[in-house]
Amino acid sequence: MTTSRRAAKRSPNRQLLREREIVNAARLVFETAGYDNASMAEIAARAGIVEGTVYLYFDSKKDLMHRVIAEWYEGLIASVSEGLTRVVGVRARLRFCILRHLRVYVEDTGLADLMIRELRRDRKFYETEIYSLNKRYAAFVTAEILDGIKQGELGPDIVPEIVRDLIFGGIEHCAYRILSGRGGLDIDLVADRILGTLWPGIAAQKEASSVSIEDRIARLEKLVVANGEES
Amino acid sequence: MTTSRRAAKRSPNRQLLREREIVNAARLVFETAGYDNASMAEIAARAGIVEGTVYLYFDSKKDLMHRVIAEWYEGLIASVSEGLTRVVGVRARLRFCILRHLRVYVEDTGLADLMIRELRRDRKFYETEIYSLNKRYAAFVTAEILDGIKQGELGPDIVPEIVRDLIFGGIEHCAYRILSGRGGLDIDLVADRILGTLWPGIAAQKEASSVSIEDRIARLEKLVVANGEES
DNA sequence: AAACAAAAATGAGCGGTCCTCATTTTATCT
DNA sequence: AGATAAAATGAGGACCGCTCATTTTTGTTT
Repeated sequence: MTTSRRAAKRSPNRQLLREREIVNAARLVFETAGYDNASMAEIAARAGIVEGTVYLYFDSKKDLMHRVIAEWYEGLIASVSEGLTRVVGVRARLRFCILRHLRVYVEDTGLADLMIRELRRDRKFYETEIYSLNKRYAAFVTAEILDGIKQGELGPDIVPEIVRDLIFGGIEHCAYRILSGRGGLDIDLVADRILGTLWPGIAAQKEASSVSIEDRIARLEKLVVANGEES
Repeated sequence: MTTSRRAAKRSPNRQLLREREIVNAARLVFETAGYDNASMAEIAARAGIVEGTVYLYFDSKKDLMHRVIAEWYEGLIASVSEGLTRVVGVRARLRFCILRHLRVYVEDTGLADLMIRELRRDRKFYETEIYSLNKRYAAFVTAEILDGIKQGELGPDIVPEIVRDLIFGGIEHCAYRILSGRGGLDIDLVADRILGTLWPGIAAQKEASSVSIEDRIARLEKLVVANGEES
């Protein structure tokens, strides 16, 4: 064995820089063109490299999109987490989550679009990193509901998962207007309406229950009639 | 001008038959493979023709999918319309709509998937025939809500569009479990939970206000006492 | 500085898609 | 049968994501 020359290792952050350039370019292209219309050629060009090079850093176009979304999602989760520290009360915190989520569609339309329309259609979405992030994000709402139940502020019988699905599904449907580019949304108004519709159904009843009140009335009225009304 | 020979016109329903064959083949392939994995070559093969021939009857792959979905959607609308004739009462009719829609995801998983994941991502979805059908379909719910408000069974302040978005969005989110192939759904249970969560928030208060109930009780109790309880 | 090897970048081209269009086949009328 | 319009064909164009043999760049050793 001859003493072979040492490997010519480059500074490691040079690779990271390239990666960054590619991800940035990809985010830009995906955001403006959507997935299908975004071509690897254009992403490469914007990163100042040639198409084949991209594949030294990412396995596939889909892989690249996952990376773009994952980075964005992590920022979003951090933002919500931070924001929630400054809100107290179940109702207010739920409203914060709703409004914050609506804001996503207004401010990050392109990426939200990518998330809904492209990422989630993957049959194996539930095995991806994005799904984990998605669960962490949705957990902000379910945790709030569970807490509300424990505090007695929400009814004991409500099912957190259903409320969560109603909230996120409802928001998403409202947001289709934005995603399709037809006009905007008064997100404060929409947040109020969504919570205004849901809250009375999930908040704990202050009074015993309307049934028992009805019973009390029925009993009393029967008695009164029996005794000869207004004696 | 020589008397030119008449055009050799074929029986018109021959074209319709071909069209039918193509649509049927397309539905089958789209349903099982999804949009991206469905190839025009396979659709043509299943219709017993060659790829180019399909383009004599349909403009594009997307056009063909639109046709498949449109036919299915029309059947669905007819089914809901017919079913509603046999249900009375706002709550029961809303529950019917919810349950029927949940059934779509169980029974027509492939097409529902196509609708959500492929059709709606078209930027020009809102100019398509499918969108009109979508509106007609969703109108079953909004009409019910409007009717409920008019009948006094639902609160006067609720916003029908928000309730509609919560319902359809919520159902859709619940149904992702089915679409992704992970287990099924107890749709009766889910329907009950969705309505159970929403209804208390949108139903009109039976009594004018709890104060008046208290008043009624107070008056009655006073009377009863005055008359000597349990005489 | 020169030799050298590993790492990084290249770009031609492969296999696949939807779709077009000049050509051929089929069906109908005189 | 012969003519002609309608219907069907299938080779190939344009474009895509992706691969890989080749070339260029970079850092280390002598």
